Amino acid sequence: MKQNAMSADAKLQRRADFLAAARQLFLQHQRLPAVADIAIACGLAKGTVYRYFQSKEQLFLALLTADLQYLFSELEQLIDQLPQPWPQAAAPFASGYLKLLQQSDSLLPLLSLLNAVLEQNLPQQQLLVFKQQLARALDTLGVKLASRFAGLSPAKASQLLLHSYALTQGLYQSVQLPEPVQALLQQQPELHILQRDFATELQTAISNLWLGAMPASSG
Amino acid sequence: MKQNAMSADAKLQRRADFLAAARQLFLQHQRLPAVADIAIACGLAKGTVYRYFQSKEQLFLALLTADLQYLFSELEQLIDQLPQPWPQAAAPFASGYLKLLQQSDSLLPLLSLLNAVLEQNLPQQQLLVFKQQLARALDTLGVKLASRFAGLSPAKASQLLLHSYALTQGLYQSVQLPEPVQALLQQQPELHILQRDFATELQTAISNLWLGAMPASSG
Amino acid sequence: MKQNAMSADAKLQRRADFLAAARQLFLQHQRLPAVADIAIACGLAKGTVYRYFQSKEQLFLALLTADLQYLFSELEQLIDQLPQPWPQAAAPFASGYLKLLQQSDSLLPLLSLLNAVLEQNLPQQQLLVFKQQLARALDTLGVKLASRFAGLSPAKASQLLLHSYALTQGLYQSVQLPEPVQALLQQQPELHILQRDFATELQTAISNLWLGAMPASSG
Amino acid sequence: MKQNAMSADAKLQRRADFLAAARQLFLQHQRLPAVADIAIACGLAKGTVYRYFQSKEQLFLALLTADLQYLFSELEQLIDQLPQPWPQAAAPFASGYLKLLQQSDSLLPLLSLLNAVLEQNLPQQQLLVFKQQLARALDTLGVKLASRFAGLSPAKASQLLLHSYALTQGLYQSVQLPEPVQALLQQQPELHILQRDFATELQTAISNLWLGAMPASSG
DNA sequence: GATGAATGAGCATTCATTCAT
DNA sequence: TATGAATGAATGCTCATTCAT
Repeated sequence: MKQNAMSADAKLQRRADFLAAARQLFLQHQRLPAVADIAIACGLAKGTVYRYFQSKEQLFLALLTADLQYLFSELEQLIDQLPQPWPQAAAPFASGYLKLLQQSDSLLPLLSLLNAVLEQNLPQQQLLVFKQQLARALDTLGVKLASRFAGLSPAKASQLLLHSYALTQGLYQSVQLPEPVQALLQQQPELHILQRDFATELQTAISNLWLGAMPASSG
Repeated sequence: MKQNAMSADAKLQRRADFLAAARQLFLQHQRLPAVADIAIACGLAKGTVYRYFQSKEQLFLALLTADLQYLFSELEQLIDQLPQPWPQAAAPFASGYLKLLQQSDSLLPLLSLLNAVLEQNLPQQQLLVFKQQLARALDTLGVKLASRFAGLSPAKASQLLLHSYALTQGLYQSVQLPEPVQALLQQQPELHILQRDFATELQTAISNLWLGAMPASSG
Repeated sequence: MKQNAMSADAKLQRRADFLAAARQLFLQHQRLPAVADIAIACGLAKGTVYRYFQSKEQLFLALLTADLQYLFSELEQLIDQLPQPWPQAAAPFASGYLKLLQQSDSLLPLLSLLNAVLEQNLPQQQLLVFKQQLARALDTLGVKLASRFAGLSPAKASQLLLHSYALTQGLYQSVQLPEPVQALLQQQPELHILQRDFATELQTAISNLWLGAMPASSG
Repeated sequence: MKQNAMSADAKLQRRADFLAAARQLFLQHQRLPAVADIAIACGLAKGTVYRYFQSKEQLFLALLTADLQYLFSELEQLIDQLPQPWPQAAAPFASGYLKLLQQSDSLLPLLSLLNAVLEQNLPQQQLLVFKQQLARALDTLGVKLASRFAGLSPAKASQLLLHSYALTQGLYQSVQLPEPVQALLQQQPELHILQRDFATELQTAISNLWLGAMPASSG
């Protein structure tokens, strides 16, 4: 099917279609799908994907970026609604943050692949842009967070957010097990030691991190 | 070179040689080296590697395990020497922990590959064993840590150690940039925002996490 | 060389090219050639072979299938021309059949590999399809054969054809010697005992089988 | 375990042990077992196998030879007991022959591998010896057979036996399906066309072959 | 006689990407 | 714009066999 001049909207729509198909396939197969399969899922041909994305990794980086942008925009609102003073804010942030994370089922799995897989195959330039966006978003959020809590400098605040982000990523990778392994666990009670729940752990860890970041008397 | 029955020691030595070569090549090329290259680096043939390791991934899991075992054994001593009360312990732990991490240059890079690469190609059973060892080590350390600080239960302590471990992993992946990208950064001052130093961040983050894990008045 | 949409004909032609190259290399080297060599022989790249065949074994199964299909289609005509009554048919069938067999130099060698090599590496489903095609072809021929000879039921006829097919296969494997071994034989007269000629033996054996399958008075 | 001078008997026993283990493993796994596994099954080391057999193929050729020798020795007796005249002999031979074949479960599977696998890896000389033994055995049996039936020359008789042997081999390969495929068949009634029974077919085919080999009035 | 450490040839297969049409 | 035919790099692993001890 050949077409002439698509509208900008139509292009964006197609791009979005590819992203949606890619996400779905990624979640289904628990691994990066083949480009051909993404195209097929959209009823288009392999080559067409490359008219919208420079590479497969780029496509998934775009997916991750979208997930993160949504997360950060929601975080703005969450931060606006945090109770004060500071010690009262930690637990609500932790649980609100967890809820936001859970709104995308691809965010954390993709993040796990970022270093090991995506970074290996991405041009430096694009990686840099991604990292920069991330850093800026954290800075922006940091400013907002600092503005709500006296005694918290913007620098400290964005640092805290960076640490929270890192903790999230690391905890997911440490605690989350491949599905088939999880199934195994349920049949082997002696392995209860491995039964850590990401949601529980994350809330506790984030809470503690926040509490520790500023003396109880501040804020 | 054909040889007759090797002593157990000689076998362990050969195994260690392969591991050392594998580590070196991994660090050099920033990716998992080919099995043939590991063998060549030891002056042996490809097939010989498979007399000591069931698969390439298994070899690297062994490398990671060794790194972690060393880390955990050293952590025991670090914990034994932590000053009291609790709030005084956080910063020393953070800096001591960082020093231990820095004793292996392969630990953190390998850990980054664990989820994305190694887990994908490892039999479930072996992955499970690894995870179990890790969980047990954290539990053991937790018991020791709890025994030094009144008010800290063993369960809380090992949870804190798990979170510290996760934070380490996540921070490394968030902050560490590929070497060539780091070089780029130095020439572009406007990207200072990306200039986070893993060592600095880790100490701050771990300190905060620990401080937040137990009220200042406890311990 | 990149090309755009090929016509169905062009695709079939390319597929046929691969098959022809595969056959030639197989006969030359008396063993299954490497896929790369098949591709090279066609001036194309390895990966291209996999656009036309799911696997190497599948390719050779296709080759064998083609040989058999040709054989069976020719057999239809041979059967149509068999003299009557039955006892007069055996020898003409045997010699006609032999001539048909000799029209493909790859049929019998490939058949020798079917059980030992191809079946081991073929998905059950595909093996089943092949066996089914074979059984159907024998049944169809059986019906035709029975229709020409009163006293021969279709079931008996297709059974006889199956036995003839089996005899062919077994005789080829029993009598045919690897070329270098044949050369040896010619220099060692004392080994005359091994000098059986496939063509001669097959005709005799098939004739006898057919004669024995129906009493002389019938047909 | 190192030993000095074994008795000739002990050597033969060990050789027989290897053969027995090889047969068992071959039947278990439906493929040629690894030499190491054969050795382990005998409680010995890999290298030891090579003190008794020049190669793996040689070992299995020995196994096949033993099976065939037993078969041929029993066939002598069967032939001695065949009823006369000739037409009365065919069916009893067929059924007696089938029973003999069924006394070894490795004979026919090994025979299937002979051309495709064993011959490829056997020195010409050894292959020649095997073939010669086979031919001699058939000749010897032919003489015996001819002596019982007037009108049957020794040459004709051994030819008939060769054809019977070939028919056996070919029929086994044509009709026998891999076990998992057989299981499939039982669930798919529409594939009844593939449900040929080797025993039944063989008796019919051999009978017919014999009947056709000599006019009813002879013998 | 027995061992077992070392060897190393050999190869199918995937799939991201290109580019002529 | 879309296509889809062609590409080809990249590599883990097995296992029969040897031979120094």
